[in-house]
Amino acid sequence: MAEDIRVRFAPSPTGHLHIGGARTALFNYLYARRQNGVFVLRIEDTDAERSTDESVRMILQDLKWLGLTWDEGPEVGGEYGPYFQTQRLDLYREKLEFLLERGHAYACFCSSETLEKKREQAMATGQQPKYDGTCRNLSRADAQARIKAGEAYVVRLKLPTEGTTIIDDRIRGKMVFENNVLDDFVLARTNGLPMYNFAAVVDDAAMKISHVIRGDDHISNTPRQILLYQALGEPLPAFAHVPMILGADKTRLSKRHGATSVGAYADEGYLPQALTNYLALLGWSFDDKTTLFTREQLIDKFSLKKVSKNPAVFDPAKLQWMNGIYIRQLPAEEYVARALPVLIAAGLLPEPLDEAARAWGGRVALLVKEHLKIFTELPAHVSYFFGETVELDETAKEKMLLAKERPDLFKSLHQKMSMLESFTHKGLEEMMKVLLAEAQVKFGDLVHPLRAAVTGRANSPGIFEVLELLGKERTVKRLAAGLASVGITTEN
RNA sequence: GUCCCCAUCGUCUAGUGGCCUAGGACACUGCCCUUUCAAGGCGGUGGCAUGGGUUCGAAUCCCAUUGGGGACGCCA
Repeated sequence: MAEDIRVRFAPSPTGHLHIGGARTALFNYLYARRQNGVFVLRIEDTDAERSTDESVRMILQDLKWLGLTWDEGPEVGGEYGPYFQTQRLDLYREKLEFLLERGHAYACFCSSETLEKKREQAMATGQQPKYDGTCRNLSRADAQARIKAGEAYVVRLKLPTEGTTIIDDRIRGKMVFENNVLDDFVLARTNGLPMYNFAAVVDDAAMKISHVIRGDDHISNTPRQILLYQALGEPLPAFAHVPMILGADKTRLSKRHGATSVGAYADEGYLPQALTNYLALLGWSFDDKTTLFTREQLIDKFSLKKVSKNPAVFDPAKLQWMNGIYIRQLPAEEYVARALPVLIAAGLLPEPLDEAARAWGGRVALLVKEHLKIFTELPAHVSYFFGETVELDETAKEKMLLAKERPDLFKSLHQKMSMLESFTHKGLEEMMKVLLAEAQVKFGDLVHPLRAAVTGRANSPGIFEVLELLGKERTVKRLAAGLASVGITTEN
């Protein structure tokens, strides 16, 4: 590798890991792996009010859940650490001094109230709400004096008033900004803490980030950042702005659109490989055919050139379909390992689990493996396996009615079942075959009412598997109850 | 309001001037398979926002319009 590829994901710990953030992290991760580069995780916690340790914990956990392991960052360290911005304050102070000394930055004493008022006024009158430069031309001496006198101030970057700044984006090509539409933005707050644009640039430079891959909501920050790199005398990284992820109404994805945190999807029983695959396809594609990718394939195929420019609408239905695919691909043991806790949580299986319950629960879960799209729907699929009796739903009641046409057949079925020695798939099937031949009826005529009586619904996995797992006692009891509900009485 | 970005089926997208009477996937839907439901197989509905150019030839290039999104913080 001629060039050292270093990318970073830099979340602010002000909440959980968002779907959009996860996609950005994924693209960075894939790019780093593909290019044999380094994936850095940096926590941008300079907003003292909103940053929380709990958020840091959740974000790290969700990244790990997705398998997006970072090479440098929290917990693993690295030679460019520390990786929390609040632990890098000395660096920002140093750079601030550097800019101040060179006249690239200046102290501003305008109060936030005044600025807020001006901004509102500008917006209202259709003006551009940019800083008006009140303190821009204060002499350094005056400024020093006011600072000494204890006046509160922020530090702003002094931007050129003419000329243009060009972003040469890896995904979008060249974007041109007139410098005069930019304003002297704040580098450091009154309390001395750096602002986003400043800390991000200082760190990206210090951490030798070669490619800044981030959401396109950052495009308008980029010219400011470029000017800042120049003021700092630092080389520019390559920029790649990936399109945003929108909700169904085409506005920025937010809570209004349902679950938007990675953690919520994890809790709902989505598989990390499914979410990863789905997210990869939001704004990126490989060709005109392939939709399913293993992690290795994603790493192998990923390229910034194939990232699209237009925003993508998040489609929960497609994610769900994809999750179903991955569930079906799960090896049986792994599937069972995921299924049992769900059944326990639903109160269907006891905690702790004894060997028998574990084995039986696993077999029950396996029966509906092909039917599941998400693990949270598992309990609903298998609820009739638990408890002694079942209540028939409407569709089941309808099917049950069919039994009235051949009461004798079902009485006979009931009797044979209660006397059946080997209550297994094979034993049951053989017994029924004989019964059907004797009565001269089709299997369908028998199976629908039977299924209804035993499961309480009109559909289920294969009836023999269901009966075998349910066991003779409950099957016979439920069949009798079902028949009784349509007026067919059974002896014994 | 100002600046920036974007524009192919409902959604995700393939497509970089002729291979496109536009391909795939989800969703919807018909049929097959079948003990039901899924799954699977085979079909179907559905799209190049509009108007101008450029060209022998435009989904593909240019311009305008329209539409959508984003940014304009002592948030990130």
